Amino acid sequence: MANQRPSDELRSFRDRIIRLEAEKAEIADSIKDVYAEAGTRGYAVKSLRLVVKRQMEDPADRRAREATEEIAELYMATLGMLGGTPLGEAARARLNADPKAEPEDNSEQTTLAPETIGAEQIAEAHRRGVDDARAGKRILENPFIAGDPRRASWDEGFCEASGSDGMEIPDAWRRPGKKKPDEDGEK
Amino acid sequence: MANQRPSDELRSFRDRIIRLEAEKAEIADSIKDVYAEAGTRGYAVKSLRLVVKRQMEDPADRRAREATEEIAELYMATLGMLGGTPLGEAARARLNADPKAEPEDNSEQTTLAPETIGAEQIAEAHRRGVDDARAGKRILENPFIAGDPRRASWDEGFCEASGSDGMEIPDAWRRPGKKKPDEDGEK
Amino acid sequence: MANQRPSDELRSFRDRIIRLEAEKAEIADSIKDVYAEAGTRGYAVKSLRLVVKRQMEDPADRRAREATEEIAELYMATLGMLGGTPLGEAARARLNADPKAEPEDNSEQTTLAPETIGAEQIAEAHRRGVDDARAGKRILENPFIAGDPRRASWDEGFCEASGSDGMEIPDAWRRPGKKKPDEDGEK
Amino acid sequence: MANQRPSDELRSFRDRIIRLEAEKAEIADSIKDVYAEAGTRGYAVKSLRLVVKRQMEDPADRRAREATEEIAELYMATLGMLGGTPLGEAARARLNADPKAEPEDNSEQTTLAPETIGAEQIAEAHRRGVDDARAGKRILENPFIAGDPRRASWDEGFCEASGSDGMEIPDAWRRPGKKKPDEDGEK
DNA sequence: AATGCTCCAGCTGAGC
DNA sequence: GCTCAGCTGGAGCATT
Repeated sequence: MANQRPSDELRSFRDRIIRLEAEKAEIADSIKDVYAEAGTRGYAVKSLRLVVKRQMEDPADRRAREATEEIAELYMATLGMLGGTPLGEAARARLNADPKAEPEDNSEQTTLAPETIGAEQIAEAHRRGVDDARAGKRILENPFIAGDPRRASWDEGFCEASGSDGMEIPDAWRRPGKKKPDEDGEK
Repeated sequence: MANQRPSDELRSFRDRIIRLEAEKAEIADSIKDVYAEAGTRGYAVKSLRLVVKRQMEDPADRRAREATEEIAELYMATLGMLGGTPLGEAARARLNADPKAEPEDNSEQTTLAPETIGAEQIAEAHRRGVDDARAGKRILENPFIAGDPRRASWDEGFCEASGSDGMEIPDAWRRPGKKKPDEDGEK
Repeated sequence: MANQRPSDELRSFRDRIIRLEAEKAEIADSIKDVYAEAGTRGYAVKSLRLVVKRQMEDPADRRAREATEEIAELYMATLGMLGGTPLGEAARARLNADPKAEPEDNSEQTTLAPETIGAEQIAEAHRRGVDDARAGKRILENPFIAGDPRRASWDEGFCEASGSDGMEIPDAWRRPGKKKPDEDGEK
Repeated sequence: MANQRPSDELRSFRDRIIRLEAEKAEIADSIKDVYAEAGTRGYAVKSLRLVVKRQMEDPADRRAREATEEIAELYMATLGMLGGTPLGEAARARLNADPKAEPEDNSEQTTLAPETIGAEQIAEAHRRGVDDARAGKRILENPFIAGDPRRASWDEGFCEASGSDGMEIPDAWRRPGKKKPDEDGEK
């Protein structure tokens, strides 16, 4: 490994790399085989890929990704793009983080027989979200339970109103601070 | 455009492409500028990118993506990877789609003062999810409301039990059928 | 490996893949290390990457790549983009393949003292290339030797004339036929 | 453009970007169409892509790419990977740049009837390249003309010998110095 | 500011 | 013929 003639050293570099590349390609093939086998057994391969990706991401990456997605949810809520999916709990927490935290009280959640919920009820929930936001309520006080289609609509109304209040961007909308790169651990 | 000498035709192809590439690069620059401006104004650029991507995807793509994500959620629930996030409503609906649909009844949802929920309560919710699944209950009957940390734990228990029941892969786990290619309309 | 509960099978797939991905990442790191070491020793890393790529490509890929590059050379010659680099031998051979092959005779190659070659000589070589092409000479009969700047210029002239002759695309310009997929050898 | 409500500003950013993305996609389609048309007319699309890429690269990129390729050629020559393609003129010049430049003299180039060149002649040329390098000749003094298969073999021999001479990496093998960033001038 | 890595999207080639 | 997965190239992002 020490001093040697350049041509030999160069050849050595080339051959070491090619050897390693061959090993890498073999493993990549194995991975492909496993996915193919899972597909044959009836599993949803794309979903499995997603599961693998989630399991492999380290905590810092996970937090960063989640923050990005939560903020995107807030943006989409504000723009009326929720499409029936209410805000996730994490996004709620983010939006709620701004003011001084108060104990939450969802006690007065409204329930309605599912069959009576139509477009009008959805629109009404939206208006109520706007009003509640203006009245100083908090996002956690959404009166509609999970599974109720009005829940997302109220969220949209609430977020629209929140984004229209002042001239300033809400803190919850801002780019999250940088994560520490830190941890290293080579063998 | 008609018959011409090959060398002229070739030059024409080259120059048309280069012209178009220049226009494309200019627009790509503009896009980058807009993102940069949004960043300067305090918006979370990555989240904004996500919003744009969602808004641009056509309905078929959206459905395919959502199906992939829902199934991945089921997989993760089964494997205990939920990490505190309960199943989304769409994933619940998917898992529930298998058996004959029955009217849901969440009436007996349990509420507990937040401060009394510790690790033991979480574990208990998990066990209860397992039991409820074995007892033939349905995923929609999760007794814990949105925002309750036990909700995700019950989901995990339920899904674990569901995936352990038989020798066969649940239908909800299978690769979703092909989407219609449909709409086309170029000049 | 045989029948097992779906949740266990799913977990097994996930874990096998993650294991393999970890091995792959380790090897990828090793490769990166080798390149870094070569860089430290003074080698040109990008060039080394190119060498590795060439060494790893299988014969069919190599032939396909070379064909693509040769045709691109002919196109560039025709469009006056050679930039001082004369056609490679392989590109010459391709262009020459069309007519009935005749024994070549480069005997009358012209040599000129380097210092007397200026812009005018280059332009003259170009004109001579055009004339020679029209006179039915062949690309192999380029009168200027390797290293002579007029060699590329004559090539350009020749190719321009060749591409202007008729209404039809020369055979040498056409997409090469498909390669056989052939050889396979899995474990 | 000035102060406005955050929700409107956000919507504006989103919509501006989507508008621009749509334009970009349209142009990308046009480009694809042009390539497809060229393919239909009989041109080699991949080669055409290469021509476009070359035409679009700015001078600094071009120089960097050529330097990388030239050094890779030297490496490949040293490792016996030339595969019948002799060194290009630029690579020769690079290898020759080290010592004090002397006027070149190719006067004694050897010509041999093509039919008499077999494996033995090739091997002999290789040996001769080794000897010539050791004798202090220069790469420009390759006695075989372009088109002669022995030319590449002599180059390989010469480079092998050059890389085996000492303990030090030849200057021509080293990473080229940084390019000037230079030219900028966007509106 | 420049470089290198990582990710993603778009293109290419195979397969039903 | 169309879809689909693999892959290459480019773009963003973090780093020095």
